[in-house]
Amino acid sequence: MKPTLQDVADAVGVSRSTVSNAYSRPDQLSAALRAKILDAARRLGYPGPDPTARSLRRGFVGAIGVLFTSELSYAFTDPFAVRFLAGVGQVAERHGTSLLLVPLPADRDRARAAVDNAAVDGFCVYCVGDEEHVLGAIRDRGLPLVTTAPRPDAGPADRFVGIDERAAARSVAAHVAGLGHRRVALLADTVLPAPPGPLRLADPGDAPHPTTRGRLTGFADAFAAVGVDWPAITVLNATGNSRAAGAAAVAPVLSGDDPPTAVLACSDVLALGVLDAAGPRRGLSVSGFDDVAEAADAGLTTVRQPAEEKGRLAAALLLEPPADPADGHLLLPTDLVVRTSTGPVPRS
Amino acid sequence: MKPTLQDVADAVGVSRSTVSNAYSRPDQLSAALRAKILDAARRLGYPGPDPTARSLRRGFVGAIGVLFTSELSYAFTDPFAVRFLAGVGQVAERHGTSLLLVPLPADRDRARAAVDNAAVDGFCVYCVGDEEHVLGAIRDRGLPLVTTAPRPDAGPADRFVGIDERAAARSVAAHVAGLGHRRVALLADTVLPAPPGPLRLADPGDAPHPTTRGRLTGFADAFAAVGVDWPAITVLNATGNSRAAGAAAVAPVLSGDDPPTAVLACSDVLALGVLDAAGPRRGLSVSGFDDVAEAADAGLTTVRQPAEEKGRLAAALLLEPPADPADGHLLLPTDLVVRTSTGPVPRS
DNA sequence: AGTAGCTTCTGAATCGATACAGCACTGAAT
DNA sequence: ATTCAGTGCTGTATCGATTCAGAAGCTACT
Repeated sequence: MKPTLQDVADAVGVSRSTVSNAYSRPDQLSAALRAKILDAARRLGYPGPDPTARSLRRGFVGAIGVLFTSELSYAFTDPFAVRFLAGVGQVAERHGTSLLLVPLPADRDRARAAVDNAAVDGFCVYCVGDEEHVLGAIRDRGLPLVTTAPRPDAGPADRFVGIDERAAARSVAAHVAGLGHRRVALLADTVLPAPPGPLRLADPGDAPHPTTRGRLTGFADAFAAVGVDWPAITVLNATGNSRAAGAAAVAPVLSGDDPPTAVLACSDVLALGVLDAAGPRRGLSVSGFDDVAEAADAGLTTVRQPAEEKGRLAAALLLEPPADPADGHLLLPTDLVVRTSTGPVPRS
Repeated sequence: MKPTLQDVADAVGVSRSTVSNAYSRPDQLSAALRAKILDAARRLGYPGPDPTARSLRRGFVGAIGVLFTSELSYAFTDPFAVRFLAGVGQVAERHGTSLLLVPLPADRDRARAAVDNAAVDGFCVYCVGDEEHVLGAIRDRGLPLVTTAPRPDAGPADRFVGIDERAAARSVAAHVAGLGHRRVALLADTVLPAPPGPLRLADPGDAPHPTTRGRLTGFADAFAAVGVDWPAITVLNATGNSRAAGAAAVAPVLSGDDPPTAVLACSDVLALGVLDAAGPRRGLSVSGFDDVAEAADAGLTTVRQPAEEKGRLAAALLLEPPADPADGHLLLPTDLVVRTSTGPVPRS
């Protein structure tokens, strides 16, 4: 077996506490003794205090959990998520804190178990939808929590960093409406659990996922302002946040008669999928959301939100909690980025 | 304070062990009693067994460490690393294992401390260079270890999954040499700790980082075969693995007289940087390494290696250790992918 | 009735460290 | 000579669970 603190203590002939101090509180013992202890430890092959035992005793772990409420590989598939994670990592690095990426099983009970078993001091949840049960599990554990969206069920201790989804969405939609588009489709990932393609949604406020709800509502606002009411707008459901899913969702309406002249997507990745599906057909205006790297290359009109900064702030909110809880809610600025994927309505 | 197992036990009037069993070994007690216990736990707000305490007692954690031997954000900046990580995540997900991303400080002592403090059952090290001290720290802890390259100092328990770097490099270089290029430059990240630009390296085998060494040697092999000896080859040093670093490293020789007709980079990201720097100037052949997504768009000739598969296998090697240690060394296939970035030598 | 065989539950030991009060000793101030 | 403050180290309690041998209770069979 690996030697423990006790073994080192015995070898040197001091108490366990003294060996512990040699590692964690060098000022508590003479340099000579400390050297002697460290030396004996090396000789015995003692690898230093066991992290688990230390955490138990100390009451904290030195790691924060990062949750993506969909399969873990989503985190690495979506460029926006990757940059968010990079931001979180930067701040964690500064604090000597590790990041625990917890894969969440789809099954709710198992997802809860995964959260319950995570040895962390707090959670940073990258919200992509319906994660109440996960947030509940975190709150039950009494751990601090940062989400990337304001939540209807936010607890008093919850902190968040996000954008004004509705206003941001309104800004692109107003741009598209301003170009004259009146026959439009909105595209989002899992508006409802339904197959890809058009979907009937009585009201944008009925979308269950807060982010999607906010964006759809913002889109609706802008079109309502130019006289296009909700029922006249097509809602497209994508089954996943990927180019392929975006393409699949939009395909049926593109090939139908009376296709929309503009598609507003709730993410760049979906929007790129629309461009893929539309192919060389010009005249279709497409907008995205987030402004990921690929958007610029594709000339995609979109709404920029600061990805890394969002991650940095989320981590900071967790690791350097604001004295005043009121400062725990951060709203980030967004910018409308107009590129070539949107243009005037083509004359029939 | 949060209630503990004991509190729940007291509330129900059973022993601590029984409550523990209710959570971890449902078959050890009657369904009725279990329900009663879980119910009381809910009422008291007991969040379930403490992960840290559980790990301590059980002797394992349920998480594996993933190390990138450079700043953590590197992991999210390099597309190849991201895909590798995604692969690791897939397998971890299957095993209900979490991923601990440990930021490694540049300072060696602090890096060692970071490794020592990580509560994990094993490490998966994404090698990008000079990480002996980190590997040493892991071995001292007696934890299983998977690297992405065979290491000169590999311990008996070390496992790895990688490619034949030298042969792979030889394949692109042979392609470039076959096109007639004789005045060539090789580009790698941190060949030596030196400023960006040309570098004197007596022999490709002198490069300290195993991966770089393997690739440079392979490049050299192919050119030696057509009569171009090592001293005639320019080695370019990049200070980082990024487009910008690649561009900066190549700039001086492009603007010099007698520029190379081909640049062979040790990563796609660097190669893309070379294309950036070369701008519209045609005639310069450029090759990369890895075949990341952007390579295809840029028409970059490169060597493909299976990124996600590498990650999956690395995780599998850690989580499902092969019975025979000899099976712990995996060599993956590579493919030469010829695109438009390489072509014949332009006539003066 | 006695005992064998189950199932269900208990108690004590254990995992490997940290925190804290307190003890012994030293040197300086009174 | 006596008190006082300051070092440097020790001993014990504690963190919150899991494990395992074995007790208790119950059925069933001879």
